[in-house]
Amino acid sequence: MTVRTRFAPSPTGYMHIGGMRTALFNWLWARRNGGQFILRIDDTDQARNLDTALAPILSAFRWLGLNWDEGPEVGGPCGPYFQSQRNEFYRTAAEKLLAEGKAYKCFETTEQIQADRTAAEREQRQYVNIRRSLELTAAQIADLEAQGREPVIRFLVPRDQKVVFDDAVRGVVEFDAGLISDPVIVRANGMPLYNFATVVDDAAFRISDVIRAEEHLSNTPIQFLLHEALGSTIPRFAHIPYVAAPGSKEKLSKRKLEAYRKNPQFKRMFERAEAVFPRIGLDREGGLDPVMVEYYEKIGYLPDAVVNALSRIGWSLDDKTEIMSRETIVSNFSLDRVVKKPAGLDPDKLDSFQTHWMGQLSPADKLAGSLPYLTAAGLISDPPSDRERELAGKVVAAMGDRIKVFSDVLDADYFFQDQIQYDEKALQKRVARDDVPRLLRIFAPRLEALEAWHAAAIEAELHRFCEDQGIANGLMIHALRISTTGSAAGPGVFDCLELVGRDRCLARIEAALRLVERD
RNA sequence: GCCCCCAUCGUCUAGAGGCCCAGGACGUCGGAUUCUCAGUCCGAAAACAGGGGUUCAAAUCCCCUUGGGGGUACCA
Repeated sequence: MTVRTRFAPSPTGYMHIGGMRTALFNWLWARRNGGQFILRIDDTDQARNLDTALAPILSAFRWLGLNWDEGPEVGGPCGPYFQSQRNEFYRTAAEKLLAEGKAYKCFETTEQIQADRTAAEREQRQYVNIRRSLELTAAQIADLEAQGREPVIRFLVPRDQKVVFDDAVRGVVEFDAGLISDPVIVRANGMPLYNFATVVDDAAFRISDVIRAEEHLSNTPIQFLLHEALGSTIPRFAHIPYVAAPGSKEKLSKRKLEAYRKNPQFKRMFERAEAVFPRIGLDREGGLDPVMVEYYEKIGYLPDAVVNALSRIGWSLDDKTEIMSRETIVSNFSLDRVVKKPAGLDPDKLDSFQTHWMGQLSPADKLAGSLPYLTAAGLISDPPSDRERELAGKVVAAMGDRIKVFSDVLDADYFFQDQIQYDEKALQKRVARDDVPRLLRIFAPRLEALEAWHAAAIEAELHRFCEDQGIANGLMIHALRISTTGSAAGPGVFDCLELVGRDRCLARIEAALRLVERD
C-alpha cells in the first residue's frame, strides 16, 4: 500500500512551530516511503479571510522545502483540498449513516445536556449523553421539525465495544466505547465537525498513516469507530508527542507567549527580534515570535538547520548522530524511533545546528542570504550597486562564522555607514588609557602615508610602528579597532581597517580622539 | 471527577534483562589557540522520580505511589 500522509492546517495566519514539526514528520514518512504528502485545509469554521490566512502557512512550507504532492495551488486527484468546499461529501456520508441507523438526529436542548452533565459530575462519573431522541417516534420528529427545531446529527457510538488499535508510537491503546459520548458529527447549521470531516476526508484521500500530535489520541476511538461505520479502510495511527514549552512539559502555545519571555533562552530570541525586526522594517505584530516558523525565516535561519532541529524533537537516528542533512533524515526517518514523551524546542541546540549548516554554505550563498538584510536596513541600495555588492562580499567573508544567522550581518553596519556609534565602555578601556591617544596621533599620519591600503600592508606598518615605539601590538590593535569601528568585537582588525577604508579610518580615529580628549 | 498517555544528566536523547558503577549532543564550567569577538581543540561536573515485586541478573518486565501532561465542545 502506498504511504499517503497529510497535514491539515487551519488557516489562522502564521504557522506554529509545533504544527510544523508534526507536518515535518508526515512529510518525512511519506518521502521515506516514496509516498505522497498531502496538504488539506481544515477551514470548517469558515469566517476569516482565507487568502491572507493561508498564504503565510504555505509560504512557511515552501521556505522549509516541505513540498506537497496534493493540496492548495497544486491540486490533485482527490480535490477539492479545502474542507469548506467538500460539504457534499460530508452530507452524503452523514445521510448514509443516518439511513443505516448508525447516526441519529438529536433534538436535545443545550439546557438538558447541561443538566445531564452536571448530574454526572455530581455522581463522579464520566458524562455520556442520554439518547432521548432515539425514543422519538417519526410523528414526534416531524412535529419538532415543523416547529422549526433544528437537530444536530450524532454518531451512534456502539457502546458495547472496546476500541483497540495499534498506534505506531504508543503501541496498543485501548478505549472503552461505553464511556464515549455520541459525538455531534453535523452541526445544526449543517456544517460538519472536525472528527467527522477528518474521517470522511482521510478515507477519500486514501490516507494510509495519520501522524498527528498526541492531543488527538482521545479522538482516535471516535474516528476509528466512524471509519468502521462508514466501511472505509482504517489508517494506521501514530501519535507523536507535542512540542513542549520551554522549561515545562506543557504544550507550546502562542497564547502563553508572555510567560515564555521569562525563560532565559527564549528571552534571548525575543531580544533578538526586538533588535533586528525594527531595523529591517518589520514590526513585531503579526506573530513574528519564536513560536512561529516565520520568526526563524525572518531572523535569517537556514531551512536545513530548522529541519534538523525539528527532526530531533522526539526522534533520533541513533545514539550519536545529531547533525543530519535533509537527505540523511529522509532516508533514516522511522516512526518506531519516535519517543513518547513531550520535548521542548531547545533554542541553544537550534543555534548549534544553525552554526554548523551556516558553515557549510558557499561564500556566494552566504552573501545572497545576507544581502536582503543590508538592503532592508538601508545600509546599501536596493538593488545593490556592483561596488556595494563587492563590499558586502568582502564584509561577509571577513565576518566569517560571526554571521550565525543572516541578520547578524547587521552587526557589521559600520562598514557601510559613515556615522558610527562608539561603544563607550570599550572606548574608555582601550583608547582613553595610558599613552594611547598620543600614539594614535603619531600613527594616523603613517596610515595616511601608506602606499597601498590593504590588510597586509597595514599590519606590516603597525608592527614596524610598535617596534619603533617599544610597545605591545595589542595596545594599538585594540585602540584601532574601537576607534575605527566603534565596536569591541568583530573581524580581524586589519581586515576591518581595509574594509572601512582609509579616509573613513582617519576620520574615525580623529573623532574617537576628540571624544576621549574632551573628557 | 472520569478516560487516556508519559517519566534517564539543566535540555534533546541512546538504552527494548547481563555489553551500563548508564553512551552522545547542546548548554555550563575549566584549559589551549588568538588583536577582540566568533570559531576550533582538549578536559570536567552532571541523570535511571520513589517503593515493592519477578529474575542468578533490571534503567530495561509487572504492581503501587508520586509527579507531569492530554482529553472530556454544535474548537481543531
